[in-house]
Amino acid sequence: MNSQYAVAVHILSMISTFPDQSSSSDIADSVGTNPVVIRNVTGQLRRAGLLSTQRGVAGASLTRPPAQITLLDVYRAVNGEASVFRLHEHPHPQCPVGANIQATLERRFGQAQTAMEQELARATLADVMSDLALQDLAARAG
Amino acid sequence: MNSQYAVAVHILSMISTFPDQSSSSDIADSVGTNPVVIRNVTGQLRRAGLLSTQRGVAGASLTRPPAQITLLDVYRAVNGEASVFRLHEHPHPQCPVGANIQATLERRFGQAQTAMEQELARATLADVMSDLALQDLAARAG
DNA sequence: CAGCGTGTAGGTACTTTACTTACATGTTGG
DNA sequence: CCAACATGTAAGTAAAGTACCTACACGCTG
Repeated sequence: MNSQYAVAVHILSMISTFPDQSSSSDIADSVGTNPVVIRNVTGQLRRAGLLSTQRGVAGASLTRPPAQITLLDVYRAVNGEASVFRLHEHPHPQCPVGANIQATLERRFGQAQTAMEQELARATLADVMSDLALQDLAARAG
Repeated sequence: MNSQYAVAVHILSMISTFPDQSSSSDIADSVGTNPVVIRNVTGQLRRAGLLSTQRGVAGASLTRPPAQITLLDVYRAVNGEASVFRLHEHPHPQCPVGANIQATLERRFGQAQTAMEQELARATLADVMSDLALQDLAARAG
């Protein structure tokens, strides 16, 4: 998997934290990359219906409260339905193992993927915001 | 993730199904790749203690019954402790979001990864063998 | 209308993945 | 004892994926 997912969560956190200071350039400074990278990921989040932007106007805004955006929503926005597991491509169709291994792996891997996604669905952007605040507090205290 | 994991399960299934006909070349025919690929993955499975081989001698044998080899064991053999999620690398340390996002993501992503691994731990190589047999039966009947 | 911002196409460097050849090392049967 | 064969591993190549950046069309705003 690429790091777009992590960037996407970062972007949404920035928009939540600094609603009036979240141009692609502002966010890029916080993420540590180029504004174009931000605009590309923002585009995926927009197409997934998680935020809205306006061409020519700086910033973006969430389409619903952070508590109603799960980490699975964000995951789907950047990864779609793709699996984290990959199958091998040319198993031998005349071999009892080769002929059936892909269907078997697809099912077993799918169950593992589903378990992962259910866990992602349990956490929202609001939870992440809370994590960030608590960690920031701890960092300043320590 | 690369397809080594799928290949690894395929290899172990072959050794279970054809204990006396599982040279790297035999297995490569079923997997649909080069014998060297098989020997490399077999090496990882051997270093993880899942099977044993002998230099110069064709074949391999499992070190314990299929019912005692979980899909998580196989996963660890080829992927180690690596996460399926990737973080971005240069968040801004002076930004309250950038300074804490990695620790937060590491924890949340870790929980999702753990859920996935627990699901993998619930299935064994014996279960996969059973899947293969049932599917083969269905395929021949249909 | 000048300056700035977004959306997106495109190019480049780097890394990963898959595949293959080559060969050192070890075993086995005649 | 040695020819044939198997494993273990290094090394090279091609293709795909990833990250990063430049360029520019299009839209807003003072």
